[in-house]
Amino acid sequence: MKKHQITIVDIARQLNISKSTVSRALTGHPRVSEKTKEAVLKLAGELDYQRNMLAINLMSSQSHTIGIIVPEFVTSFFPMVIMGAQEVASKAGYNVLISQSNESYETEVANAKVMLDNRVDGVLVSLTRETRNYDHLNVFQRKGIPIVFFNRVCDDMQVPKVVVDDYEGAFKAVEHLILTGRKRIAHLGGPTSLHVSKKRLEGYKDALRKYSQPIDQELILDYDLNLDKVKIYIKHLLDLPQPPDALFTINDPTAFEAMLFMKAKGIKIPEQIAVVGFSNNYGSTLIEPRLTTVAQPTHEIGQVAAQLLLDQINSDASEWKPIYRVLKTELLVRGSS
Amino acid sequence: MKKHQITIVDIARQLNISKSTVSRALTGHPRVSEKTKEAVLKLAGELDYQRNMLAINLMSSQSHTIGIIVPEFVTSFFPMVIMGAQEVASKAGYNVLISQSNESYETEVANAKVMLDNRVDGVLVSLTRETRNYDHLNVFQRKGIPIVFFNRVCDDMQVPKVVVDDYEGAFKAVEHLILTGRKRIAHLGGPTSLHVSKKRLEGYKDALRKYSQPIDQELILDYDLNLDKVKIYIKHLLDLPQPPDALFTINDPTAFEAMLFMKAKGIKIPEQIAVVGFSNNYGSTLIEPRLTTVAQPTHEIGQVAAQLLLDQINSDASEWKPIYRVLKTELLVRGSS
DNA sequence: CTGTTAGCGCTTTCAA
DNA sequence: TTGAAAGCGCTAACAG
Repeated sequence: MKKHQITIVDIARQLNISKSTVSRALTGHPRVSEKTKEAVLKLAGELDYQRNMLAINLMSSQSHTIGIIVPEFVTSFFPMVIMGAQEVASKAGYNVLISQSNESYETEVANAKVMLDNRVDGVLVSLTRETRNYDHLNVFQRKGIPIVFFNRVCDDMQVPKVVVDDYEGAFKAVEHLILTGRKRIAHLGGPTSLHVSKKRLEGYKDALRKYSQPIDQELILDYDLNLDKVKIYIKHLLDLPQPPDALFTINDPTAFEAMLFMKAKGIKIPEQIAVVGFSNNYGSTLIEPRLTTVAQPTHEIGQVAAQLLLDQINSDASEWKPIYRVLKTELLVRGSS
Repeated sequence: MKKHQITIVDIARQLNISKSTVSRALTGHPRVSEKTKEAVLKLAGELDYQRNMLAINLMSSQSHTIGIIVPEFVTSFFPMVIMGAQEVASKAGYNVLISQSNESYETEVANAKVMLDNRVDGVLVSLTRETRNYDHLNVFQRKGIPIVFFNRVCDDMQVPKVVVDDYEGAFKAVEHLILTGRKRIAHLGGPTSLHVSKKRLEGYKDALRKYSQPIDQELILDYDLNLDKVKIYIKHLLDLPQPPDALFTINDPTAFEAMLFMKAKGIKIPEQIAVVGFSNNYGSTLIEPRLTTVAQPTHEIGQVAAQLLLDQINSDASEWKPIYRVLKTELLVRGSS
């Protein structure tokens, strides 16, 4: 299955010059005479020569590839981030190797190994909900391969991170609920291991505090993001002696599930319960009423993260700084609140 | 920025044996004594040796990577397909290089070049809505790199293709509308250049024919899949002297837009107009009423396409056959019809 | 079972 | 401006 390949030697032979000259001509090296350059370029075109990145990669010990490790990419969030990252990366001549861990720690570890094997020049990672151990990521550090976290970041590693202001986003969401007269605001949060869960919970609490509303532990639930379980938690909340009149969820998919369940129960949204989500995922304007949510600048997250990574790739490891970029969120008030 | 790398020579030197022996031990070659093998494996572990795929790739002139070119990946369809493909690929030790053409022909061409530069061992492609010229894909053929099309296939190239039975899916959808008493079924189709558009239109027409309903050209529209334009077409249909009482759209996002517009106009779905989409995208159970749609086995499409590609990669080009795999669709009847 | 040699396609010294 | 030679890290072929 040997593939037919046109190489630099082929061109050199046909033109009866050395391969180094051909290489120089092809790479736009300054010290090549115009005529040889032209001849080379012409023949290369005719022969449909295509440079072999495999060889270049080995030479330079750079794969010209950055890896992206995300927990999933069916809800629109990660695809949007990836788009932003890909834009920046490919503009700089880098490929993007995407792997989804499927929210599985095991898979994340395996994916990391693949990235390592393939000598990615850097990685962008957003952790799974179950990742507690970071050995597989520390390897990158040890090998001098830059990492940038985004969204689901790791507090224990001193590397650049790109997040949105989860605290403020949650704060604004809950404040909005308070200002529209809600008295018992429940929060269905994410796993407490995730940084975003903690921040959003803090924002929730502080908003209540600011307006002197009691923080009722009964109304604060956290769950593992397994959407099938949402209805259980919602049912629990609704069955409370004093059920909530508003719900702030960790993300939009959770809010969708909650709304679907409540609508099936005949509960009026927002009259009986107002709902606010987080992220402005695809679908938030499809559901009825349209979901009020905290929008994240997904595309920008990807761009910024990729740029931060490229900056590290192109600088000495000694100059790497654990830059922490916090992007702004925007509260989108819609029909559900 | 030279990176610190542990290589086979390092291990060989430390153990005072030849590098070929080390290589053999590492790759599980049979003719290596147990003790040397153990020693090598042990030291490799301690040194945290990681094989360099860059070198292996050059050696074997194989990148161990397959490329996937898709028009977009924000609606859930392509991500699901990619997941299926990735599963099969990584099980076989292949990486996946994903690129989205953003429905732009130019970008598709550029992406194809990147894939070529990187010597992908094969490509999975789903065309943009504007691709008419296939030179950039024929290059792969010429270079002996296998291609498999899926979903948006190219009729002009004799290569394997994986599609769903668009004709039958559309037929079933329209038949369902007829059997539930609809008399004027409109069709908002996709660009006529796309194979899927043609097939779905055929299915639509044949269903009408089977039940002796007139085919009213007034009710058949095709558009470029630019969702912003949907409302224009729907308005046009509704303003007809005899407006339709059912709508079959080329895909779900189109149906969503149509429903949103009609609901805003106060039109009752399905009472006044029944709606049926295609693909069972994310969101079809979020919108109200829930969308009746023709489900595609997205995951399976990806798996089958990847497998077909791997089969070609692992066989001589002379044995390649333009296998045409047609997968079954399933009509999901929900509230919108 | 182990070592030696050569080479994948390219770039990069160092000379000429 | 051009050429010759060395080498990136690995594996495969051929000896021993």
